[in-house]
Amino acid sequence: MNIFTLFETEFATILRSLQEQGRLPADLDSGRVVFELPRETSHGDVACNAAMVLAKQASTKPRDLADRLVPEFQKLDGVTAVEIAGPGFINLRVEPRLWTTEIDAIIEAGTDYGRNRAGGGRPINVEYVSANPTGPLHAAHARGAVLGDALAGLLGFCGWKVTREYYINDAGAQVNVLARSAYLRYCEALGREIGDIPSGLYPGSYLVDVGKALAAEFGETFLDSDEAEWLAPVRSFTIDAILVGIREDLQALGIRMDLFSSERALVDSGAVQSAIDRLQDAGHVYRGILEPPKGKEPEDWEPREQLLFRASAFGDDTDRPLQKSDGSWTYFASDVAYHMDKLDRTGGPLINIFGVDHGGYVKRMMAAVEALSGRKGQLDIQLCQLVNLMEDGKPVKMSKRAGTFVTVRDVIDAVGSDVIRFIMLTRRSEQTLDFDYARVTEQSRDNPVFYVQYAHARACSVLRQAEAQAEGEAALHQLTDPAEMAVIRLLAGWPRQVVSAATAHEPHRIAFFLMDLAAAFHALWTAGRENPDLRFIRDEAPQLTAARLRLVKATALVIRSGLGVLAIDAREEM
RNA sequence: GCACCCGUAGCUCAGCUGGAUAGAGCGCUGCCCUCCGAAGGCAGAGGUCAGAGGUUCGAAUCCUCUCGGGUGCGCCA
Repeated sequence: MNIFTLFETEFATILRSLQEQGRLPADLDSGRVVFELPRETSHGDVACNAAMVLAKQASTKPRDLADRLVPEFQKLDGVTAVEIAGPGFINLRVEPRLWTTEIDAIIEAGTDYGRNRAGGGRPINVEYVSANPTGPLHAAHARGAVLGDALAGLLGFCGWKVTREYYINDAGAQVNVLARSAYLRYCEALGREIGDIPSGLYPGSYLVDVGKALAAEFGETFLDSDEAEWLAPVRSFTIDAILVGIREDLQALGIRMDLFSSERALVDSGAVQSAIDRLQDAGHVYRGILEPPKGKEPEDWEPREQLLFRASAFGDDTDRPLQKSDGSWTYFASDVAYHMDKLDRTGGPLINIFGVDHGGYVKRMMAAVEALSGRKGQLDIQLCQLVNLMEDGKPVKMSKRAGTFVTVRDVIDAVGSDVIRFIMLTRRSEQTLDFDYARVTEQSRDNPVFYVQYAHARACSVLRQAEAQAEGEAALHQLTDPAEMAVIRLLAGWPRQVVSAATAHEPHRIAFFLMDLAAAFHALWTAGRENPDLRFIRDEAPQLTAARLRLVKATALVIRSGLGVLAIDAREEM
């Protein structure tokens, strides 16, 4: 049992007994009571806020309540001192063994240390990437891809049954543009002179190969034929070809989706109509005329009656059209249908990873999901900010129009997927991130991926060196140096970090935890350099050596576990 | 005009869902290799948490307003 959860359960018992004795009210809500590491180590091993949180409910003062709790804590096994500090913190000091037994727990659990059942096996759906199938993934997609995948991994580690899903927008006007662009390349492949690619079509050279493949597949069948004849088959062929490339890119990033959902299949199945029906039955749909947007009224604005979703009843700024004026569905309508589909088959919460450019879309999707599910909080949308690609401090030039954008593949080839995965998580998602090729491959403290992997490699190196000594009887209680305790405390905090990162849907916390742990381990390592007493291997003290090697092993395991959650390789040598 | 995001050390950023004297890295100053990996580490200087109100035992964190920066804004996807 983890030291924090240990005290949480002990506290529940204490609370109950005080209530039975009538010394505390029976209806206390102790949900906000936490046991945590004090920031200052001089404040002890574990700090508890119970007295402050419960004081008002017990209609007393924090310090008075603390006085009542202290004797109970003093009775607990392993507690050596209890003091009240500041506004009413209860600070506990414990026997070192409460910490050091954690090392055994880690070694026993291996890389499963920190794995938990918080999700209780319930289903959860994470939709990410979902890039339009009109070209290869470009660098900007990498962040959402990594964020979504790391979050999915984290939730899986916490006992959720995760579905990783990619939504293919293969039904809109843009895939027709794609088909026309590919058709041009098809003609080119059959020897036609096509000249410059007309503006409005996709110029990217990746379509040249698709054109050749089309020529191989269809021969001259569609040459000089009407668009009506070739559009659908060329479109579907081209989308498939591009998706093959996207899957390969994702795989190279270490990402494997459980499900690719097709918008077109959804629309063809009549799902849009049934989604609208459901909203209609619930009274959230009406025919009406929208106000023109304020401030920047389009030249050709005409008020038109449309089928509208009452999004404003669910927190959106305005109601949203479901049908275009020609009667066809809007993109939003099919997205409503898609989310209904996800809700129905997942039955659990949904998470979407969007790029900032879809920021304006968040409120209406939240509104739609609330209306469809009849409850709040079923959808969380994580917006991730832009990535600025840099080369030694200078922005990398990109031109989408000229087709010279940087692809995910380019970046993988340049720095490798582990680096991409880690660096993308070194900012919380709301922060823009500079991704500098030069810096992220540097082998120094500047480069967090290296720094963490180096800590792991270093630990492995020590263990290789001293395999035999590690197996002896270990005197874990002799691990008392502050540098050792710092590492142990961090290790013991890992399970808790996992849970809080998962509930907040913030995988970047895992990356920051790993950087902290690596720093503490590097510091410990170097401490042994300056003070020989602290070296891991001391031939004259085999039990201490074995204990230290177990600490080193536990550190390596937790780093490996953390990197594993992020699907990053823990290298044993650099 | 409206909405969303951001504003924390000279620079780049954390801050565990409201806790104690706000923390890292880079840069700066001064140190540590006879050594299990110096590809590291230690110490020091550096803060009006953009500003002003509010909520309470307690605010960088929650609410309101103001000021800056970014992004988006009828049926496109």
